[in-house]
Amino acid sequence: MERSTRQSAAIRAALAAAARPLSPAEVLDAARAEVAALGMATVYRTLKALVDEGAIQIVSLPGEPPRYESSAHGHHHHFRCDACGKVFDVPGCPGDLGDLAPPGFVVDRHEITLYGRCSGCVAPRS
Amino acid sequence: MERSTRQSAAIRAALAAAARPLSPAEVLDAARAEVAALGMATVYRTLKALVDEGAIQIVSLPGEPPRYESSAHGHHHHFRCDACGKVFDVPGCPGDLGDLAPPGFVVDRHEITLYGRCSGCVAPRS
DNA sequence: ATAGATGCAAAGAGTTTGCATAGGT
DNA sequence: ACCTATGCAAACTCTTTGCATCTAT
Repeated sequence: MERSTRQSAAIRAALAAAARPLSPAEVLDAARAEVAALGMATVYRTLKALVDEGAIQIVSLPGEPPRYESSAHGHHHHFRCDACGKVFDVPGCPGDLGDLAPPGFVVDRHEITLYGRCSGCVAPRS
Repeated sequence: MERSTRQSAAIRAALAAAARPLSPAEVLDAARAEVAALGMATVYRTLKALVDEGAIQIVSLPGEPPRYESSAHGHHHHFRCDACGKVFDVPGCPGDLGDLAPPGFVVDRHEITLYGRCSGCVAPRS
């Protein structure tokens, strides 16, 4: 059975509140605001449980630690700034991409990551 | 200076020959066909050097080890089979996705990963 | 009261680094 | 001959697991 503990509530809250995917370390930091004695192991265990039940998703980018985000944020994609390294949520979606796949392949879902420079880094940091 | 050694040649060859991204362990295996005494450290060092010089790219998918592939394969995307876990190259590309990003963001490049079932796993493995 | 969740610390897996040696130039 | 890349093994980092304790039910 699932038990509702302050720890897992804090972790869920941290992810739900974030507007961008969080790394395990960031989740730990954020959740410690509510539960000071929170341990890393609990973060990992809870994240794994949340992934299994589909409440959150893993976002993984080359050369970076995995990040987690709430599935409740809906279908969206990500943008990584090559200058500052931050990862942002991108609202749009080009739609069904099933026809890209080779014949015989069935596409259930897709992930798009854009790379470039975010508004902050594009601007002539005046 | 760059020195041409059998080891790095074997690693480059393994990546160039592969029709799909390889994990470090797979690269090691493949390259050992040519250089039996090849060490893991050399694989990592060479992969890093190749990434730095832009010859290969990292492909990273959630919950899986990083994979590397030759940049020479041209622009394409990836398909991961949820059934067998293999990652395939996908030739097509929907084109420029710059308009997906929020205003002020500059998109240089994009990555698309499709998820579903590959032809082998879709077919009633008759 | 019971059983699952937690926290600490140790164990694992994957990756990186130090240093003596082999091998390319 | 010189000097870089290699190979081995130790060091690191990130993640998972064991176990006694705590706590929600």
